[in-house]
Amino acid sequence: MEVRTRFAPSPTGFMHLGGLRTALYNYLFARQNGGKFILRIEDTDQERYVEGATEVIYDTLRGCGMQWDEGPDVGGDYGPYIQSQRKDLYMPYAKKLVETGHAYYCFCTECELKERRAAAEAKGLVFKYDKHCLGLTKEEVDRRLAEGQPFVIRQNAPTEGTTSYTDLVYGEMSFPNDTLDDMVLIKADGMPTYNFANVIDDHLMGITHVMRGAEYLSSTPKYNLLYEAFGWEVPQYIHLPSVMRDAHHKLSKRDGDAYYSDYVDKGYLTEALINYLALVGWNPGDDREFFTMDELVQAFDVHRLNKAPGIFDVDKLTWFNAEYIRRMDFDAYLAKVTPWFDQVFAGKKMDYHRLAELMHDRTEVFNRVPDMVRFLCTLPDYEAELFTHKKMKTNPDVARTALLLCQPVLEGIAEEDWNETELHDRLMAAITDSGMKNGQVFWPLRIALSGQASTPGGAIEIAYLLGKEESLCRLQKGLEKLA
RNA sequence: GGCCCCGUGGUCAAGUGGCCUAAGACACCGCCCUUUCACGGCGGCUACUCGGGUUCGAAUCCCGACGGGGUCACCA
Repeated sequence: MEVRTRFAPSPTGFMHLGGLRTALYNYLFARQNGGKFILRIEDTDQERYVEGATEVIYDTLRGCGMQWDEGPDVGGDYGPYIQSQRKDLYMPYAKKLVETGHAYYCFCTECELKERRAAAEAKGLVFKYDKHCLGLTKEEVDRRLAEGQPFVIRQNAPTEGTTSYTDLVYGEMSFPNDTLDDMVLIKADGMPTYNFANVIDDHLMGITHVMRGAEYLSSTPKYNLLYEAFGWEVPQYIHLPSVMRDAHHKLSKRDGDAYYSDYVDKGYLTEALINYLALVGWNPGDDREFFTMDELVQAFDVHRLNKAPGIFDVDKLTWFNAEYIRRMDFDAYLAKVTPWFDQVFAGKKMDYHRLAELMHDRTEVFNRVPDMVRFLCTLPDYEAELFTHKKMKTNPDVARTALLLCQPVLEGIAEEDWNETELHDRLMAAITDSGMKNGQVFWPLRIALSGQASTPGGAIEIAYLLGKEESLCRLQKGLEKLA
């Protein structure tokens, strides 16, 4: 039988990282089994409609390299793939369930329910719908329906026995039926609830493997009861451990760490994000860490999925990102880093190409680039103590001597000869003649030129990037600090 | 609180009864390389939640405790 998986996000306008990982696993599983990956939009909550939200889903998935085989925009034999467009399809199924006694009309208002819930909680009890309306006679129900009273349709869950299923990662799951609530299947607005639409659609769309977050583990028995009531085959379940920010919190909107776009905006590469995300909750069983999408398709194995929640470690992601950046073609890197350079150098003269060469393997996340190169634009305020460096054997006196040594050398280089080779050769020659150590000259020079302890590139590269005039000016300022 | 799940270093994790005096990676620390930083190389730190069993033998199996997470909506 052909494997069919699905990703069924609700259009909120953002792609949650946990959701993205769910999509990824669904995609990988479908691909590696030569099956189909289906995209379905779950927008049964009309109050939550967000403009442009489906485009966010499309763009993210495509941007990450996960092309769906069937979905709203690409079509397929099981459409429509947007739940609100399937609206009329659910009611008949619900009515069928009412006929067979697996569901019933309920006229309790939200307000009444709220009161009963509050009363139960006041007594320290868990509120569970008490099947109040199950006792209504057929005539009573018909009368109220005829009167046009608002209603919902509820599942009639058994109160005795247990419901069990096998999850491919969590194994045997068993739940006492008396803990199952009679969930609403059709809402008062006529729309199905997520719970109901999900079951109907998964069946109608021929989904064979349902992969979703572990938060559905305990509502799954209620879905199974529905499948059984219809006489439908229950799909294979593959519940995924959740992705956490730390031991106590899930990734959340509040902290700006939950959405795909948060990371892209910061300058994380999609490939790095996907690669790392794949590894939270799953591992290939060997020491490999770097995977292309195709390699993931090959390596992915449901049986190597973990059960325990995983913490999303931004440090590790950052390391992956830095590695991916280092592996980029130089031209690709240059193109990618240019807008970040622009934030600092807009309208100013700067050799982006050379700067990019220096920054390429020092870039961990693109949004850190501006701060790293800003000193080239404006000399930071710095303390004269910076000139003293034990290992380089420098102190204020040495530094002053070094700068005094460099000054005429730099002055002696013609504007048109201002390049790194010339700078290097002349500086080295002067250092050799002076009998000083390289570090004793280069350290103070670099401090004077940059005003900071660490920089991308050394004194020569910085002098080149700064140009003759600016270099000499900064050198002079250094001498003043040392006076 | 009821129900369900989970529990190896700070984090991701390998491990499915003897190969475990417990791998690898990130982070951290030290050294080397070096005109700084980074890269790279080398080395180090840190873990089987606890208590009972079962067994010749347990990180691995069972029970309990503790800890953590999830779920209990006319949200998805």
